[in-house]
Amino acid sequence: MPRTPRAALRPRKAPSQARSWVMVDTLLAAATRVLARESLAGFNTNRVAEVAGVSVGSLYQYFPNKAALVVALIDREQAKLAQALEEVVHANAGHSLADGLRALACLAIDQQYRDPVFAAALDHEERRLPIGTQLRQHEQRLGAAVLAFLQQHAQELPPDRVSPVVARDLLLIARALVEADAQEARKAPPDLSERLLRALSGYLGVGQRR
Amino acid sequence: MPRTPRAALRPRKAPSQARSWVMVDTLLAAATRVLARESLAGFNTNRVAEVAGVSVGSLYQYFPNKAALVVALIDREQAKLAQALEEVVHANAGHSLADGLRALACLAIDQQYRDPVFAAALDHEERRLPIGTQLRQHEQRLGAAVLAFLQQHAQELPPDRVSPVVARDLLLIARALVEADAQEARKAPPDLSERLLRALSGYLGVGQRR
Amino acid sequence: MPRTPRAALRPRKAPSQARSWVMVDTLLAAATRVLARESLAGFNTNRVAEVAGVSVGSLYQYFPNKAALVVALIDREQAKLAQALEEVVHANAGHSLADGLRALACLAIDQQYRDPVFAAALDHEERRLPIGTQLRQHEQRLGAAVLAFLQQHAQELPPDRVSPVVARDLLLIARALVEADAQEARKAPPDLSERLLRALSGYLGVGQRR
Amino acid sequence: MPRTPRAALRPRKAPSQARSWVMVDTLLAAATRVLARESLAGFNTNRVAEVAGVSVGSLYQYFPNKAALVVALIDREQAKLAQALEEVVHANAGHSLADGLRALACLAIDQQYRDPVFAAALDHEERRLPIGTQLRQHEQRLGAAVLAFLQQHAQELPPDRVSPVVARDLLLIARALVEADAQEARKAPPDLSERLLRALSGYLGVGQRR
DNA sequence: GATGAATGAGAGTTCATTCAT
DNA sequence: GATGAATGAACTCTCATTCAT
Repeated sequence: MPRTPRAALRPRKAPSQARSWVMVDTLLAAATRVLARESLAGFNTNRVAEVAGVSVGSLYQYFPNKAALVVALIDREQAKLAQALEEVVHANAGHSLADGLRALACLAIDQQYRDPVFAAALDHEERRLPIGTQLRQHEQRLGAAVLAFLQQHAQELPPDRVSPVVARDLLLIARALVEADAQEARKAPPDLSERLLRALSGYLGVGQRR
Repeated sequence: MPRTPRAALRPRKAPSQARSWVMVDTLLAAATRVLARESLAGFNTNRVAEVAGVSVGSLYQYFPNKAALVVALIDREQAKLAQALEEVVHANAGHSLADGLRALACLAIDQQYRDPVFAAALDHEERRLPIGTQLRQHEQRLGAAVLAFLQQHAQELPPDRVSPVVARDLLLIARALVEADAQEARKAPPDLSERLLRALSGYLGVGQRR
Repeated sequence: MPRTPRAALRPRKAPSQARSWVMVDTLLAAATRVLARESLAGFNTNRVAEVAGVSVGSLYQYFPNKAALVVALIDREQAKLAQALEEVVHANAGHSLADGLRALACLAIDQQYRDPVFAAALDHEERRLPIGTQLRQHEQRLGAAVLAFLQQHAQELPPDRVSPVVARDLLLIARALVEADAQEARKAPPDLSERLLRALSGYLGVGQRR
Repeated sequence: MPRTPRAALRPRKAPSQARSWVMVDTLLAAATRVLARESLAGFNTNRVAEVAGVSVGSLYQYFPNKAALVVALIDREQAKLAQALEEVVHANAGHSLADGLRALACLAIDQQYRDPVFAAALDHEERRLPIGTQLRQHEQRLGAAVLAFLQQHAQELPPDRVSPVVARDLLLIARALVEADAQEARKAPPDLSERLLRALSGYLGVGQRR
């Protein structure tokens, strides 16, 4: 993937017709499968098109280059995650802080273990991409959801633990722990949830002290 | 980098002569420079050999393929880190837990910020590599150093916080937080140290509660 | 542009309805603009159709292939030029040979400098095209106009300077000199007209001898 | 051929070893043959490499891109021409102006008719290339040779006909007339030499007046 | 007739790896 | 052991052309 001008990372056109959305969907699904099966090594535009049962040309009709395809993939995945996160936060509105954290931990684990290879590959690509793209918007959204959660429990938290930076750190921690375990075994070890919870509540200063 | 048989990842030979070690060193130094200056995009065996002032053929005399070179690079870097870590742990033998954690945090930050591009690229490659290589040995060693540190302060910690898994989690958390910040700015933000400390001591259950 | 059978270079049909002529006109105008703005690099059928505000399919309704479009473009441009030339010749019917040559030189210069990129691109394509197409008809017509001019001044000219070959040579010389200058600067150098005149009258044997 | 940075047009390395020169030679010879046989349509790097009996990779070892190959081709051809021109000028040092012009005309004709397709293709490409490359140096050299010729006969010429611009115009005229004829028949028409001479001496103001 | 999504051959270029010298 | 020219599979991307709607 050669250096790509920033502007070129967004999809070529917002497909207005139904058929177009199907195409985009097909391509992203194919890209997902390729990434899941063959990791980044086998991920190339020809292969994606082939798996999608479509010609390369069609791929380039919707994505100006390979990077844009990857961005769209990440974008979509992060949108899904953000939505799930927002729902969890909303669903736990009345519950205790502990329950909320537990729900968040579950979400993080589910998300990563549903397809570890795919999730890991996306994370990698995400890091490689230039900062300042729309991808950061989704991170903002993820952060905002977590921040909303923190604010729900503001009275139970030290005041300096209710901030965007804290929200971001929680997301980073969760991702790091889950991803590392996910790379070692297909099923989450039984203590992962426990450890993740410990890390999150510890950072928030609500851990059980000795 | 096409799929490489696992066995092929180790250096072609343990060079027994002094001259050979010089060669390996030169190559790894060149690889480091290439990675630091041109990131993964410009990292290829021909370029590394060129920068090393050596022929590609020579490179392949010591590394059976590109992956092996990368592995050696990571290996070496982790060895350095492990050594630094062990020294820090040893140097802090008599000090307080808080001081020890602070020292560890500093080490993590220094390590990543000394050359962010290089560090990020290596992390990237490390994750891509097949598991089960000798790289895990160094992770073991890193883990062991942290574990030793935990054991030094066993009485101040909850008993279940003195274990290899905990050590590994601490390393993961540190790396995640520092790496994320390092990708956004060339200098560490002033609060990074604080937040990292909070995450580590929080996970250990020694954070200051409200 | 893959090898195209000679027969395929003429427009698909002589559009008999008014609407069709509008279409052809729109397409040629669009082609002209694309060629002028983006040179040969950006000249492709999809782009032309887009600029024309028409679907590619429609383009192929009127031109069997890209080459035919180019031919039509050149054809039209040469027709314009031929007409202009004929008018100049006619307008200078009573004037002196020197005045006539001056007028011809002006025409050549104007023609090329009005839109250098476009003119150069067309010349380029014209040369690439297989010989023997209807394009030669226009060259005939251009030649005929110049020949008519020569005949008007037959008595002032050496007898062997009144022939189709001479006419063609004059056109070639004019084009070569003007095109070369046009490629170097956006505005004609002040001496171009002078030099061109010298070349033309020199070839005709009516130059001022030392 | 996508837009190429100016600097990238020169050969990748000045091959210092004998083997390298052989390679460059082989490649240029192959390029010449491809251009002569299949014109610009079939001229692509893979084909050139194939005809050279060499892998594409080798081609790119010596030419950073396709454009550089073309430039080298033109460069070489112009160098040959320049040398031939200089020799002709030198050889005619003592002779009359008319004889000198005749010799120059012969040279122009020979040059273009030796391989019309190839010569035409090169001329086309040359025009397309960005100005300001080393190619202009050869044009300078060609111009200088003609200028030297003019200076030899300065006393027989109007004073304003001894200048670089005049030299350039003579070259342009010669090229235009010969190229046009060369495109129409494999053998030069018997009157070409005559017409060319008339054009050149006419421009110089030494034509036989009626 | 018009549309424009889809096609896919083909072009330019890279780079891990080999092997004759 | 060292060299580095040579290799060629693989990859990204373009664009002339078709055809179902």
